Amino acid sequence: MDTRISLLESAERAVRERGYNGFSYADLAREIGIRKASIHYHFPTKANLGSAMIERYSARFFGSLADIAETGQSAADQLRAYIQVYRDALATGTQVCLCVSLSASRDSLSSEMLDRLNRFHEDSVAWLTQLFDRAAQDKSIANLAPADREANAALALVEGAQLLARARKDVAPFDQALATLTARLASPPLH
Amino acid sequence: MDTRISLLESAERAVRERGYNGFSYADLAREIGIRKASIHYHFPTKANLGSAMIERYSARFFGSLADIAETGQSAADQLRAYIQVYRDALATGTQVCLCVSLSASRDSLSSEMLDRLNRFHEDSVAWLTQLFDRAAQDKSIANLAPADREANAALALVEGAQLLARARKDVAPFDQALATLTARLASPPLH
DNA sequence: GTCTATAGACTGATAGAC
DNA sequence: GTCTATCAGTCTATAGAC
Repeated sequence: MDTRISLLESAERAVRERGYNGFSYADLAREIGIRKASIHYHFPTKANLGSAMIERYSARFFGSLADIAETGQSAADQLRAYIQVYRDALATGTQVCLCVSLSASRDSLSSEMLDRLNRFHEDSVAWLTQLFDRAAQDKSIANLAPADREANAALALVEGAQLLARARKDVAPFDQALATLTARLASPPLH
Repeated sequence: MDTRISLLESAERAVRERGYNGFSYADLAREIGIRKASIHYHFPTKANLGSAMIERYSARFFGSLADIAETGQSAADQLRAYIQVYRDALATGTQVCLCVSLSASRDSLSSEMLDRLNRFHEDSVAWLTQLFDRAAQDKSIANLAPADREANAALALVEGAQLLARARKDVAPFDQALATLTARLASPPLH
């Protein structure tokens, strides 16, 4: 297989489970079956690896959001899909969104990683603001505040809910924390 | 001064700024001006220090909440005070609530620290549930969902908002994320 | 691309003098 | 209670053979 990809996958899981300071080149080497010195061929420094990791994660994440937007569903259905992305990312309560994890260990990040992290949050708020603008038109979400406020609140809510679920190692706290928001969404799809 | 207290204060700030894996005995020793070996006299292991740190933090935190409850203010005013506790904890965007930080590095904690962390979240939800029960009676908060849902959502919101503020090193994202909740609170006090 | 070997710094922790 | 000295282990990173 592609060693570079394996390294990125392994590192991402580690960060999402244990934080940026919670994994080492030795861990990665053990997991994918090469020597730790070999990792430096692919990523000279840990900061290089970290940057590539956020870049890859962001591309995947915002690709999913683009797919959701392209469906042309109601704002309520799109928000449901957005919440599901965060719920899926929890796995069984063992992992959080990469950027939730990195936010907590901010002071250990390189400036390039920080830039990418900030862009992730900016792009998230922008995507959500568009969603809530749409909601103001299609009326599929109840009790609407201004779109930018709703966007910031929704982002904080899903990230905070992931944190609670992570602490318990269980998805239930995530669902409980999101219940007030999902209750405002019109006409849920059949399951 | 009391070395033990100095150590706890120094360690707490470090964890809230850089995460549990982001500080060492060497850091503490440098900061309070003793040798790192001396720290082991007060706290034999890092897990001992960690446990004492959460215990001390929780006592202080829930002491503040008890003070808020005793004022007999409306639910809205009490929630405003609760939010202010989290906002103050941010300092200038450099620190998060100890338990926000610890949740992110869950896998590095001793079982005793995990127990204390879980109790912190349980007690928080319990306190907030009582607050929203009161709100159902005094009608000081608009658009009320069931109290336990509101409690879980409010906790996730303040913790997630801290995370966003921490990433930016700025309190503004915190205020933005909380705006939808504070907008539901009746009759704000004069400033 | 991957390896062995190694550097230099740091980790939490211990023994024993004062 | 705090110190010096030291331990065994870890960390990221580099040099150079294959």
